[in-house]
Amino acid sequence: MSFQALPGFRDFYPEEMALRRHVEAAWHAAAKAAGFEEVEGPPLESLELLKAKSGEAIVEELYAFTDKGGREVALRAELTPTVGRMIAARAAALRKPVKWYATPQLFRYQRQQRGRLREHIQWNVDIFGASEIGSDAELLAVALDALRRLGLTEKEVKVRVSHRGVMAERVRTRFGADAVESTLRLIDKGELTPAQAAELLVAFDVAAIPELDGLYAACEDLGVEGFLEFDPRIVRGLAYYTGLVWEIFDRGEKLRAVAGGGRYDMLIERLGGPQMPALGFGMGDVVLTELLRDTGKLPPGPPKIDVLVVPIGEEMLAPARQVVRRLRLAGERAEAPYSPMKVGKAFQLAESSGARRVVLVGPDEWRLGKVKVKDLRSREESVREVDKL
RNA sequence: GUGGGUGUAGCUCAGCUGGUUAGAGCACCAGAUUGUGGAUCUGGGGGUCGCGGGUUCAAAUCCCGUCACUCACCCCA
Repeated sequence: MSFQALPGFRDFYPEEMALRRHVEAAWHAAAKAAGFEEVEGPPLESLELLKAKSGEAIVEELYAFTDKGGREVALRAELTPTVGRMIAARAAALRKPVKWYATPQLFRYQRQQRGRLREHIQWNVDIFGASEIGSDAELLAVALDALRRLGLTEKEVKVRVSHRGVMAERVRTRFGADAVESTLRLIDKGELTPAQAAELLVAFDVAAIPELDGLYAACEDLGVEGFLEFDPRIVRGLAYYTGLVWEIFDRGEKLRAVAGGGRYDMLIERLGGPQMPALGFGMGDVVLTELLRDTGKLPPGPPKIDVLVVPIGEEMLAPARQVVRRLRLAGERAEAPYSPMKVGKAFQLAESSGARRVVLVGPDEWRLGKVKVKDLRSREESVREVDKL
């Protein structure tokens, strides 16, 4: 009998885990640099809450079940309902604007395909209680800052931006209120007929939408206007977006969207809170990691240790442990093999561990309270007092 | 849930139209006069050929089923 991870779920071996931490580090750094605070919620939520935000149809795509207490529950497929619930509960007490971020693991019961598994880690960033255009620009700038920290520039990625509210209004005046949802969906999927597209998109540009104009200006202040690309096809699939919407893509458009976000001013009210403007985005680790791979931006594997301590002979195992202890107390990453190791082998191990120094603990030096230290780069070797490592 | 493609060693793959004990590279382990460098050389471990059934004297190879992976649809994070 052999076992493997469930379909669409991942094992993180050291290499993958290091990459994941690399990405997460950029997320945390970008969020904190812009004054966002980290939050987290439960991975399991009531089915009602998830339905309240996304509608009945979402149930088919959730890991949903009845718990032993008879509650209808589901693994979260997005963080927004949870954050909305948290905001709604303390809306009055929170100083606005509220700037929160989180890096939850999300689940969705869907057949997997490239860039889309049944589980992923998503960077979720939200601003509540701000309706000024500066908040839209800052949100976008934070997303791009994380990508910049990962080595992605205007050469690799772009932001396609539009305004769902304006598009909806335009559809309504041309085709009637009943056609809004279905038409926006067609726009999102790029399935409009040429005639429809011409009807909707003619003479439709940045200048026609004041918010877009303002967004461009504010993004210029923040140094990210070069990423922007107006694209009226971007309306986001989710019906709750009300204002500016955007998606980040790789320049070649080989992959799915790296991130997507926008303004959803009605959300908090829908979740039982007060009327409060809101905007946010999500950035998943799966597509982002693929993009880093495709563009050669994967970081080199981080060194495992700083110092390898080599016991020469069985009787040096204990002294080596003591040396390791000293080094660790001094803040160095150090380890020693559990059994004596040939020196040649030890140097090979040191190289592959990324160690910068090797400390040889041999009987001759140890008797004098000393050890031999070799710097792997300079190849310089010296005998030192154990106290002065 | 629907359709296409693919499953051979930890990884990347070879294995012609069926034919003896299934191979390579990388990785891993061990040696190359027992205290010094990612090289080289030698040797080694590791595979029920995804799984189950069928056809055949004979199946990694052909057929069916199943599972997994993958691409697309659906839908979206």
